[in-house]
Amino acid sequence: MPPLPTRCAVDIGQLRVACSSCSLRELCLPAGFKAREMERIDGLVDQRRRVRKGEHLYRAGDPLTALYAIRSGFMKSCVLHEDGREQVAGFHMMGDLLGMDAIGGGHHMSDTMALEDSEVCEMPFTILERLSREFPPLQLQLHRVMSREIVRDYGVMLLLGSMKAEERLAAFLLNLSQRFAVRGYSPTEFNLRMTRQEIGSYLGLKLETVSRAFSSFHQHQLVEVRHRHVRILDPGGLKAVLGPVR
Amino acid sequence: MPPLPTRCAVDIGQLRVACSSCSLRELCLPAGFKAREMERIDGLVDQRRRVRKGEHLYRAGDPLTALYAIRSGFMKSCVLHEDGREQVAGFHMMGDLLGMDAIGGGHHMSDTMALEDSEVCEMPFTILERLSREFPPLQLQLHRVMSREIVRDYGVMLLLGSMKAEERLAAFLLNLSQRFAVRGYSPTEFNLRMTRQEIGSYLGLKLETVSRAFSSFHQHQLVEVRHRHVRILDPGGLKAVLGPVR
DNA sequence: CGCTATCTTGAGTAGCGTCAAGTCATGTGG
DNA sequence: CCACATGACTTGACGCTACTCAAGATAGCG
Repeated sequence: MPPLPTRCAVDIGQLRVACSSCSLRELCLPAGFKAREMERIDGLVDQRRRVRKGEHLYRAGDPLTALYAIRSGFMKSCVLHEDGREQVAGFHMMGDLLGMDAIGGGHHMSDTMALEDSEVCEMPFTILERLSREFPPLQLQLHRVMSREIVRDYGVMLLLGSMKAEERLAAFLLNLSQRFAVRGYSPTEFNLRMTRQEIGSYLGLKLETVSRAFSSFHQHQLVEVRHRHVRILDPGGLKAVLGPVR
Repeated sequence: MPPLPTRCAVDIGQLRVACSSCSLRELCLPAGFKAREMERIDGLVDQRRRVRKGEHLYRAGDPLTALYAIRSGFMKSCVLHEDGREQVAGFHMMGDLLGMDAIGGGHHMSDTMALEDSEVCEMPFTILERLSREFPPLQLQLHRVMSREIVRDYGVMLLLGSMKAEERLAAFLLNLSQRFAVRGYSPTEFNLRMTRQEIGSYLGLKLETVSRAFSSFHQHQLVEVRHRHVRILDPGGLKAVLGPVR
């Protein structure tokens, strides 16, 4: 996805980028920091890293070195079963924090791959730990982000465990829509960065079922879909698919 | 479940209990603490709290006050959909840490209920935050526990998204078995604390399907099931249900 | 000892998966 | 710039898994 316009001029060529002047600051670090604290936090982002479409940010088994904040682009995380079965565990866009699955055992437990050319801020975990001890607001923020990831996972479990195919896809579209809206993009019109196969994997469905659900929404005038371009025509109707009004 | 024998004598009548002399220490606080540090950590557990079977430890919407470590007993967590749909998000036993879903928004996002009379250690979150700043090993431990919860959730997503009914039940039984083993109980013979309905809710299945899967395992001599008593006869066979040998 | 919640089992069905054929985009090389 | 190849997507027909509905058995609790 195209980067949001930056508020302050940022030297794009430089690897080190100041968090204090980052347009994503409010997504990454919404807690209240004083100016002096912000200066220290600027030192947290070691470097930026480009990940081209199809490349991995990290793979399951890689040792934990850093957490990553997405600056631009779009990614997916996959968990793998021993027998080769793979499932998409999440889709990530700018402002999302990645890599927290590795803190527990020191190694990543999932693969994360760019679905389009992306850029991430690399935050060495040891520095993050130290800074979060020195700045309680940063500590709180880290805890919040991890906690929200847990809550997000609960939502996915609910989706996978108790929804029918069309309900799952409606929930997925509404979630995407809401996340785009928060980031200043249109909540009703966007391009999907993932294949039907990947959507299906995330939703616990086969790609044909995803395709049929899209067609059904199209027929009922809820969305306009042409391949990866989606326009939500009737957000209320989509919500009604989720929870039939009662 | 019956509490493990305590290594050091503990005044059961007292509300305050020293972590340093707790038999669950290795589950709760496996990081290396010095004796002087342990003393401070003892002050972390504000009080113990009894939760009788059927009572809630907390409900969705309750403000975050503390995290909880299970000392004895057995619990379930449920997430609720707006429309009333409910799903079991996890089963918890002694040594498990609960309540991390509330850190993100300051309020619990799930219900947690005792499935048998239980006892938990209450750790006020503000104290936990402060101590974890002072003791890096405690900070690391908190991060680890949260990260493991995220990884656990990934496992559940994989289960719900890509396994058939019998595979799900086999994975469930093997997971229970392993957790009992870690705690010093028999990995092959135990009593289920939850109903078929609750197992089904956790696994994304109806209770009848769970019952049929149990019967099928029984027929194939994999387990012996009589209501809530389970004996695993052929652990290898159960694993084979999961991932047909290849 | 009887009531109620829980569990098992059966029969029929709906929803999703599987397999297959065909259309449509994207991108690559001539 | 076009032709072709490849991957992505749609749609149909059919089958199987798990759900629904129902009846009966069993255990736990007062």
